[in-house]
Parts: sequence; C-alpha cells; structure tokens
Amino acid sequence: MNLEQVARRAAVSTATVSRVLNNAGHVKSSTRTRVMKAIEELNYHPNLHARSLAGVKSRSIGVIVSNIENPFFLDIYKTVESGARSAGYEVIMANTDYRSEQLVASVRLMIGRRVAGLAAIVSEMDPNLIDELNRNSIPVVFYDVGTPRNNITNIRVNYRRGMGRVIDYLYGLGHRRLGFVGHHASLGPINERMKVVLDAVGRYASLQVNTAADTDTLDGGRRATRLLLASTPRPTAIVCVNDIMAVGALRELRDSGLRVPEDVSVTGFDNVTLAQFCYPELTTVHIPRDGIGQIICDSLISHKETVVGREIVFDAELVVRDSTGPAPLT
Amino acid sequence: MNLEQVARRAAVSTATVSRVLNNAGHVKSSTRTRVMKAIEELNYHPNLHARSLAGVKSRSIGVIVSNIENPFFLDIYKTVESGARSAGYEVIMANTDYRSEQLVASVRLMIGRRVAGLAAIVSEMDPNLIDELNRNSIPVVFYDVGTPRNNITNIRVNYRRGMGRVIDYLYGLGHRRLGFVGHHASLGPINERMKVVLDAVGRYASLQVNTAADTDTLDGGRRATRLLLASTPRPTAIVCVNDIMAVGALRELRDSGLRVPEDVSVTGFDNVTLAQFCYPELTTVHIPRDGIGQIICDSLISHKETVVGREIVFDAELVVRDSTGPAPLT
DNA sequence: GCTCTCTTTGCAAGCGCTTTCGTACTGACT
DNA sequence: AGTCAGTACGAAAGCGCTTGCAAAGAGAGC
Repeated sequence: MNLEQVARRAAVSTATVSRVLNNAGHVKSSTRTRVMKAIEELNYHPNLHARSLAGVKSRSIGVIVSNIENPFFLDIYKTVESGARSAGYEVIMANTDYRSEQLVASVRLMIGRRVAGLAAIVSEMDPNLIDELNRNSIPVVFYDVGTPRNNITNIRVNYRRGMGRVIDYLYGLGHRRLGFVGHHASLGPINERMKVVLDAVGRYASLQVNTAADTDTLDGGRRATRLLLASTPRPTAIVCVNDIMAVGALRELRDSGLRVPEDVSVTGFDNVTLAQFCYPELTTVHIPRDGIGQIICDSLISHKETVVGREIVFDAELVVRDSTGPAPLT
Repeated sequence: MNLEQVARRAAVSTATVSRVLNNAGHVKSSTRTRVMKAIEELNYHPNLHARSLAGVKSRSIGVIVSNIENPFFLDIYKTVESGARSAGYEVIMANTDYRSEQLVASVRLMIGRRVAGLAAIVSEMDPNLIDELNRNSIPVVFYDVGTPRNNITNIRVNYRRGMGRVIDYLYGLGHRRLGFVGHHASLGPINERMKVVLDAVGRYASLQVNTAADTDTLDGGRRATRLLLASTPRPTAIVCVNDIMAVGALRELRDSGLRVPEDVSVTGFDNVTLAQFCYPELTTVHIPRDGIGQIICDSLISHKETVVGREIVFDAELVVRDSTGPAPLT
C-alpha cells in the first residue's frame, strides 16, 4: 500500500497525493477530495521512513533517561515533550537503566533516526561518547554528565551546595551520625554526590557517616536503609541521594518500629511530587525540573545562542518538611 | 555522510559496506577491517530510515499508554520492553494523556513507522479506530478497551469481580457510606469501573455512594477526596479507581486530621509497588502486570496462536493491608 | 482572439540503504 | 591443465516518499 496505488485510484500523480497529504502547493479542491477518498478507501498510511528519507527535515528530538521509573526523570521528560510538541516536534524516548553501553546504543539509535536534537538526562557516561557526539553536528544537551562543546550544552545542579545545605541543617539539629543511601556508586555523578556528602561531613570534626548503595528504586532505598540501621550505634539521620530512595527509607524505618523524625531523620533530594504524598512528608532539596526542561527545549529547538554550547548551573534549595527533626538525646 | 562515502574511502562498493554493517554474507577479514576503519574515521552512522525503507522487516513494536506517570502503565511498559528486547525488538512508546485524538494520532504514527506489532494500554477509544486497525494486518493488543478480531487480541481484567470483592469486604467491615474517587468519568472503561461500583453497591440496600473525579494523579486523588469529605455525613470509606489516586486520598485525609483506617478506610486498585510504601499501606486489588506484559509479547512477537485474536481475562485478587478497618461506630 | 499571469498537475530525480544476480577469484581435487 | 565448489565483491534495481521543473489549463485584461 503506497502512494502510487492511492494515486492510481484517484487518477492523479503521486506528486499530487503527496501535496494533499502535506497540505502543500496548490491542489484543486475537487482533486483533494478525490484523493482523500482514495486514501480513506485504501486505508492508506504514509510510510514515515520514506518520508524522512526523502529529505524532509527532521522534526523529532530524542530524550534518553537513566531510569524512567524515577519520577524525577519522568518529570523532565514530560516538560521536554510538551515543549517539543507545541513546537511541532515529536520526541522519542530511550531508557538506559544506568548502563553506559545502553547509553551508547541509545545515542546511536537516535543519531540513526536523524533526530534534530538529543537530550541525555543520565548519570552514566562512556568515555568516547562525547567525542563521537562532538564530531556530529546535532545539538546535544547533557544533564549531570559531559562537558560543554560547540554543539553540546551542559546542565548541572549545584549538588555540592544543595547537599551542603542538607548536612549543615542536620548538623544544626544535633545529628552527629549520618547514613547515606545511594545507588550505582561507580557512576561519576552519583559517586560525586556521595563525595560531596563526605566532604561536607568532613567540615565537622564530630560528624560521621556510613554509606550504603542499592538500586534506584523504592525497594533499593529500603534495603540500603536496612543495612545502615544494622550498624551500631545506628545513625540518627538518613541522607538519601533522591526522594524515591528516601521513601523506601521511610518504609524500612516504619517496619523497624523507629519513628520519623523523633528517632531518625530522613532527607531526600529532587523534591518530586511524591515527597509531599508520603508520610511523613520529606525534607528534600528542590531541583527545578521545569527550568531544566525549558533549557533543553531552548537549546534543541529554538537554538537560542544564549544557551547552546554552554554550561548552565541550577541552584538547589533546601525544602524543610516533616521527616527531619532534632537528633534524639541519647 | 552515507554508505557511498564510506565505500569510497574503503575502496569497496556500498554492497560490501552494507554486508559489513549487517554481518551478512562473506567479507574477507582484511576488507572488513578496512571498512570498519573508514566507518570510524568518518564517524558514520547508518540512516535507520533508509534501512527500514530498503525492505528489511520491522523489528520494533509500539506501545501506547494513557498516562505514563501512573506506575501501573509503566510497569506493563517495562515488562513488554524487556520481553521485546530479549527477542531482538525495540519498542517505541507513546503517551496519550487519556485523549482519544491523541490515541488516534499515536496509532497512525506507529503504523507509519511500520511497527511489527502494536499494544495499546489505554482507557480511551475512538469509534473508528478498531475498524482502521482491523483493515490493517498488523497484530494489535488492546488492554482495557476494544473488541477482539482476527488480528486484535484483547486483554481484560475482571473489574467487576475485583471491585465486587472490595465492596463486599468494606460492607463486611460495617461501612455503609462510600466515596468513589475516579478520573475521566467519560471514558468507557473508567466509567465502567464506576458503574461496577454502583452495581455492587446496589446489591446492598443500606449502602450509599458518592462519586468524585479528577485527574489521574496523586493531586487529583487528593482533590477528589477533599470533595467527597465535604459532604455530610461524610463517607467512612474511600474507594479509589487506582493506587495513585488512593495515595492522594491518604494525604488529604491526613491533612484533614482524619485517621486511616480508624476514621476512614481507603482502598486502591492495581497493587503497584507504591501501595506498600505509603502510610498506611494500601488495601488494594492486585492486577498481574507481568502476566499482561507477557501476553502482549506473546501475541505481538511470538505470534502464539493460543493468544492471537482472542480475549483474555485476568482475575483480580483483593490484597488486604492497613488502610482499611471496621467502620467507625457513629 | 491573444497575451499574460496564476493555478493545477505530472515527470522524474533523488534520499540512503538492502539485496539479488552475476562475475571474478581462489584453491582443491581430478 | 581442467573442473568445480566456494568465497569475495560489484552493479543496479528497488523501497515509498518529496520536490524542482516544466507543461498544461484557466481566467483576466486588452
């Protein structure tokens, strides 16, 4: 089923059918209806691969995320998608599960599809990828990883400051034994976050921290917390790398019969919607996901010179809710 | 940058380059390395559109969901993706936001991409869509909507029985005033679920129910619950159309100073992971998402005759947790 | 009736790839 | 040396679409 069959049935040329399909050029209205009728009768659906091949400029952008299950990624994806859609672009998504070989495969897939722009909201990285992308000319935005180049924009969040605020705040509440819940310690940005915690802790002589890592899921947060709670003396505050794992931590604490925040305080990171729907509501650090999505759209679609090829750093504000409180006296 | 340039650089024909890329046919190992070198030097990435066009059979399946934010959809998507991936297929995803025109657009997009199979995990429907799909020959799986045809498989969950169990259970606990939290009341399957509640309620003369609807989000559940709580006398149990909205309900009840389950009981539906991570843990109805994903893969990829073109109904088991209890005495 | 300007349509050349078919080459075996 | 099977490669025909160019038709103004 192709253009030619439609053309034959409508007794016109393929060029005319194409013009009808794309609302381009001048087509007499009687011809148009005749063509549409043929399309309908034949249940014709244009082959998008052929259309792309035939040199029409790409109207799609690719978004790659590390973990589509984490609402943080999903929020950014959604912002990008709505921005892209309103600009007439469609977005294709890929998930990497934090695996760098999967990231490379996804990037190749996107390039193979000839996307107009590519956003990678990922924590993993392959050493050769930046170079491969740089030799290409398509605009790219990296979140969390990568280095700015002429066609590569970088978005970062000032984790150091954000985490610093968390640690300062907890220290001020009298906490001296911390537990850090992370995931994929081997990944640059995640490891960086852990180091940031260690550094921040290092500023206070009396502060100690244990760390544990598991998968980036509710259950992972739960298991990592279980591990941390097993050490004696047990930490009085659990600092989590993100909100999802923090919600997992809350569950484990509940199961252990520990009260939050009276016995143990918990902090998250990202400030996803769920942070306000768990109990107790999470003290966390807000990351402006809509702003990030906006920047991505700007650099991939509008090609604003102000953002392309630069590094943009977002600040991260502490949001105090109910999951943190003064350290227990003992 | 295309095959021809690579071929020229490696001093071979495009056919040979193609053979190298696809590991097909016989290519002398020295030629192979020469071609690979050229590919690397030119940073060549094959145009996937061209490849698809050139008649290679489709290796991708499409999955359309109503609301990617709802973990229920996401869980099914993930099962399908992992099944597809292990069969060498890639999956492309589309989100409809419960809008039927968006569903139609997404289906057209998938057909335009010539997917090998199509799964629609959606609650909305367009009257002409089934026909349009049926005139096509690609295998299709619908969840929740549609009617089985020769190339269309239908998966359903026995909501009637599942919801019936919820109502019976609550009645047995002494609840007589129910509130139902739904979303998109105008959509067939969702409306169906509400009707099922009304029917189940109808079996008990002394049982009453109010309904409220909002968006299918945490916040939507919260707002709908707020509405239900405003009526006097207030319901003693809130029955939610799914777990996400139920978690929103929990939040609203907490804010209103009502205890769950002592003052008000809450039930969800789906049994997503989050149902065990909220507080109190949700009484809900389990829907076997992995089984659903499996069926989808079977009918779209393996083409098992046992499942293609049929209707498959899953049963839904009640899972009692902590969010439900005896109705308050007053 | 004739020219001029739009409008409407068709022809055909690609887009970048796969794949069939045919040719040339390579050894191995008579 | 001659035959044959197998290996290695190239030429070229599409896949289904868009689009530049040219041609034909249609009014409008004289």
